Amino acid sequence: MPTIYEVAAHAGVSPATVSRVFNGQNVSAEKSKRVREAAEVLGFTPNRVARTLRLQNSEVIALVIPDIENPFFTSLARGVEDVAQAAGYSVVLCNTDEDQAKEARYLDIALSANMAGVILAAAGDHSDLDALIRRGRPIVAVDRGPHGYDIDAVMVDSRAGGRAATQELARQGYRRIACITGPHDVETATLRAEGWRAALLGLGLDHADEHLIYADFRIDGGHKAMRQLVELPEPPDAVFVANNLMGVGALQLLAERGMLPPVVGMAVFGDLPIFSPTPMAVTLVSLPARHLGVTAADLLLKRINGDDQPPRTIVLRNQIVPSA
Amino acid sequence: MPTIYEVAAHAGVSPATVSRVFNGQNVSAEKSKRVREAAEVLGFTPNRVARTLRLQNSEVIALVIPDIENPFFTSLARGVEDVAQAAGYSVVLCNTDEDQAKEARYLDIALSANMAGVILAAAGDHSDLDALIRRGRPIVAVDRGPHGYDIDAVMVDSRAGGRAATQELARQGYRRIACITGPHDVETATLRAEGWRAALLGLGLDHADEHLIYADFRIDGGHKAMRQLVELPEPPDAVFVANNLMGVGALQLLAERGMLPPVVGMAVFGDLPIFSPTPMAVTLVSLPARHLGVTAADLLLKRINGDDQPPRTIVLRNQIVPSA
DNA sequence: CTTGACGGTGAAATCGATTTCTGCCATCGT
DNA sequence: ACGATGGCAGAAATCGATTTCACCGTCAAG
Repeated sequence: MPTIYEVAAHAGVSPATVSRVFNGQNVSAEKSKRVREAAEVLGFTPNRVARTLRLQNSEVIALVIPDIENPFFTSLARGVEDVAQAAGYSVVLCNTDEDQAKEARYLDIALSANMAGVILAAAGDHSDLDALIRRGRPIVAVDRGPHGYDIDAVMVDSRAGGRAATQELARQGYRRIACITGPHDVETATLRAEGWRAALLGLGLDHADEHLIYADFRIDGGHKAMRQLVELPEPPDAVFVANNLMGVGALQLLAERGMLPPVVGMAVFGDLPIFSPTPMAVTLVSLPARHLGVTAADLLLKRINGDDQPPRTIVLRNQIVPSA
Repeated sequence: MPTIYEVAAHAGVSPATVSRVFNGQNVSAEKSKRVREAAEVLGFTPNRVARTLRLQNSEVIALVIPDIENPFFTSLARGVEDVAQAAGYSVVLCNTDEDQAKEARYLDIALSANMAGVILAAAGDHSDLDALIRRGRPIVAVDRGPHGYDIDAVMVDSRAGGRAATQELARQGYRRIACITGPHDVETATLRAEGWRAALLGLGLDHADEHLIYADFRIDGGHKAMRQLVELPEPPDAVFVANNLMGVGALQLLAERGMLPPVVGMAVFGDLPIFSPTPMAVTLVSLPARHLGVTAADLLLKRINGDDQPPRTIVLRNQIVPSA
């Protein structure tokens, strides 16, 4: 753990000169060479902590996501990472587990660790970004909206996707279409459910109150919700599921009951992390997860580099893939 | 971004006293109260960077994994995270993409950012841990061995798993059993292949050289390798696949060719991230991914807290799940 | 009554890098 | 030949927290 002072002493120059060598300032060729040699000999690596303290800024960006076990978010993370790496930034991944308290802790860390910026898929509807914003740290919301803050965002059109998926189920002939969505306080959950409701309305179809279930965006939640639905006195003949993991859960239950699609119709928002030997009769709203990450990272890096335009919201296309 | 100095001024005490209030030293009740109030009013959060610089130590641990899109590693990450969180530590997840250069960069960051410790699933067989070790930073190897360093490790028995899986295939009546494993320079890949070879030897079965394929531990690699195998003049009648993602790829290819298990026998090391309506005829070596993470984190935290015993290697059970 | 210990406090040093500020020297233009 | 300009380099300030050191007062032990 040699410091800049030891390198300086070894090279017979001042610490300032060592710093200049590594930061591309004007240094005579000869001293520069001596410094580089000394650094080589001692195995010098500049201390990032000291550097960050002085510069009030680091080359690290935080990616805050609600569920690291969801392939959607890991794909997204890959997108962020690839862009960040290429620009010389490191990514630290923070998993909030859909818990606003954990999220707040990580945001706090990002701030007090002087990270360069944050890409946030919010765990709920009242993230507190004031401190970060006051500090001038750029933030990009991804997948889920910024909820009351006027900041950059990269999303897919949840409402339109929900509507299209539901319409597709209707086109396939299903009439009693239920909906399993995520937590009340998660924007994408409510929007997708809204899209579903809007589609039903537009088609002149009705829905019973108990055909809309708020679950937790996890496999188990989808499983339980689907059980509730099939055990209703008047069960639905199809279901729109608002994310990939709950889709898996719902399919598991249907498999147990021998009611796999197309016996019960199903449309899922997101891509199923599923391998099935025969193509499944499930309609998908396919999401550009990786691209979402790439776009968010691009936006963030632009901001970090001083881009000063008014905040943008970028909406990426999602693509309906009807079941065979 | 109020500092400790501003809090001190606001409370009419010295910065030293403010620090002592927040670090549980002796401070009179009255000043303590004034400081807390001032901190509250100003919205003071101690600057982690400054703190870390001074303490030469932070409450962050690095988790370095080769593939964030592999559910095995995300489960492992969850295990690490849960333990770390509970102990007041934060986890930063670093994805090396099986690339030793990226890995080196992240290890360097962990060191120069004064992180408390590292949990490493190595990307290859020559990770350079010298600098971290010199600095006294604890490191725990997980899933893959430490390769030449005498440090703590948490693993499953790859060789035994490979042997058991292969034996199970033989028990099911397959005779020409091939093997798809990972990169040459990844320990788990070579050990699993060794287990496979040992099983064949023990059974008096032989294998052609072209029945052992080194792929890349990814879906696509498994797909290509399986294609190579089925297109051989004398294709195998079963295959042992050394990780979960390649298992998916191999299954995809077999599905395309209408040769799904049990037409071709298959055993996979790891749990398949797969949902299949009817139970698949695939033998699994089930891995305690999350538990691996929990154990590694426990070990690391013990070291961080000064545990000074000689390094341990913990081998967790893996469980053979024969196909139906 | 003296000595010592101890609780409470502030001034100042410290962690390791960057960056002003300053001064030196050489080169250039007139 | 002389002031101006600019490259080069070191001393010292700075980022914001923690901690040593020194000092004061109080209280208990001798």
